[in-house]
Amino acid sequence: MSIRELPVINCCGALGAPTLSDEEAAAAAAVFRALADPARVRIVNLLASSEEPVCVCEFVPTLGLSQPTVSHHLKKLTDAGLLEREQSGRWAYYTLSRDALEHLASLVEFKEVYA
Amino acid sequence: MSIRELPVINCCGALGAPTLSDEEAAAAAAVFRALADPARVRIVNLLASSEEPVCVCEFVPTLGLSQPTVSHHLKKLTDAGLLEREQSGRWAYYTLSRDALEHLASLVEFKEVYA
DNA sequence: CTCTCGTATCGACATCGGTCGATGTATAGA
DNA sequence: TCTATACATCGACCGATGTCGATACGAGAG
Repeated sequence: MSIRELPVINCCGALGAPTLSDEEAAAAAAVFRALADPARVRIVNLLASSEEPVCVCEFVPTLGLSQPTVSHHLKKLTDAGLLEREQSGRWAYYTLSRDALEHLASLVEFKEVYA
Repeated sequence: MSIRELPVINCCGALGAPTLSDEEAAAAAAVFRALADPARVRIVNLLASSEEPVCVCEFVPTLGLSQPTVSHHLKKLTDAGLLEREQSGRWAYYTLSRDALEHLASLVEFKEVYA
């Protein structure tokens, strides 16, 4: 199950949040796991701060990690559906997946109903 | 740094999101890591679905995990500041930390500014 | 006080995950 | 075609983590 298939819970007061199935819980955990590393949080933050796609060669010096390690993190985020990859010549550019982020926000937001 | 100390980014259009410091990125990653397991996602979901504190003895059969494993997950969530523990006699009850969840939601929501 | 019950902690095990150097791959340029 | 460059993948190392059985702890009951 991809992050985009996770149910958006439109909270309706009395109805409340239905109990997540095992699959839904696993899918949600996978998304959180993708963000469970400081380097990946910084990557997402950098992409959110940039209007344009960001090159891998820009992440390497900024994050202070080796190029293979940066590729590793970018792959994790991409596999989780949070990033999109675009190749241009010798360079690879990454952007945030708007859909995935909106879904993530809606996932967390449902808990607010009980606030 | 605790989740409650993470900056809430009130998005102001042109200002945009400032780049997170290393500490802030690590703190955010710690929160996501706490939710990076299906069992813990289910715990949070069950607590969100319950109006009242939930006993450990109720999680054990529901999650289908051993009692030590359930305690382990509850401790992770509590250490991350997402849960609050309350002892009543021989039983331990857990509730969601409203503050932590609101902060988590605001953390994720800031990315929406660029939507 | 003793015994029982609910939880937390401990110890051990297997697996996962971050990291880097080395290597593979593909593209651009000469 | 040959070389250089940008990136991905591989292999290895090691610390972190999920899991459970055994055990320790603490509170209530008798």
